Amino acid sequence: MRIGELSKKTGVDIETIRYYEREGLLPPPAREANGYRHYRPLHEERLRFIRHCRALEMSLHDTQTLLGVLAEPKAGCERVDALIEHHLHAVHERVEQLQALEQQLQTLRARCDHSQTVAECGIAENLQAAAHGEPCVCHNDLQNAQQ
Amino acid sequence: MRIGELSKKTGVDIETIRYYEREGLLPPPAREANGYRHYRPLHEERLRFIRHCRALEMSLHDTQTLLGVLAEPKAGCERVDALIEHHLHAVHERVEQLQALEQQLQTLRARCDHSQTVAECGIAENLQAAAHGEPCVCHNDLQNAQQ
DNA sequence: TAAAAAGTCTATAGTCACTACAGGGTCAAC
DNA sequence: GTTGACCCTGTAGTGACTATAGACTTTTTA
Repeated sequence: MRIGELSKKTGVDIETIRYYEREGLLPPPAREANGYRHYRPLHEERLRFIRHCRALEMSLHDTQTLLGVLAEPKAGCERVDALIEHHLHAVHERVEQLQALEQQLQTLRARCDHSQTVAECGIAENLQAAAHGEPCVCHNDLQNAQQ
Repeated sequence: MRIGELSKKTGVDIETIRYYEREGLLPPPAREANGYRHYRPLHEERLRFIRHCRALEMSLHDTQTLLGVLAEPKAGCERVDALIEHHLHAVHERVEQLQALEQQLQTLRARCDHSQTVAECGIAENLQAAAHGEPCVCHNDLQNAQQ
């Protein structure tokens, strides 16, 4: 299987496949006489594994760690658990952070009644007030934390 | 005010302040005879504005757009509204995406009962099954979309 | 007064996970 | 023999910083 076929089969861009090889996530495949990469089913499986981890938004570093742990089936699975747990925790925190941000932006948006100049716009007013260190509707404590 | 003082006052790293100048977000300040940057209150205000936008997770590009629009107080505020609206929409979509991901990771995590080897671990099993194109507890349709 | 420490300067490279070239070689079909 | 599809390496770009290296200036301390 050449790189183009692997790319089509898995939906992974050719450049990305070569990138994973450079980064040490995909083992270097054998080469044909002309220098073309020759992939085996093992490579396809490994590539799918990587993409599955990426779909779960794990980093390539974590993905490589997982690949290393899974290569030792007799070892305990604490590291796998810990990695997933840690990732889940990070995702959860990010969700909460973004929900708060969404709330802030909704509050800010509500300040404009859509028939105004910039000078009268409640959004613009709030953003500029924040720059002066005054309280704003979105977050009145962040900007003055150091003062 | 020198760069160190501005940095302390605003809590923005010195390197970041210089970076904003290079990127055209902060106007180049005057220089002292020795070449040191000399900042005025205008710079501080502008820097706080930038950081406020960043705290709302706007891009520097959007921030610069906002700075440009706010510099014309007589113009209509449609562009301000549209920018905030667009950003809010993106944040909302990302929240939904991450919530789905959190659910998937929780399902995956539940597969391991914490007293096993890697070979017996439900998490490892699922990740490897996904690499084989088999259904997994987290997302059974993503990996085979191209097949 | 000298030396040490703290501050500032420019320029460059690193981060992450790709993505996009440039400039070349290879191969099959027409 | 030439077109077009495929492949190769190497390098540079993305965003928003962050972290050096190496040099200069200012301030503090002995």
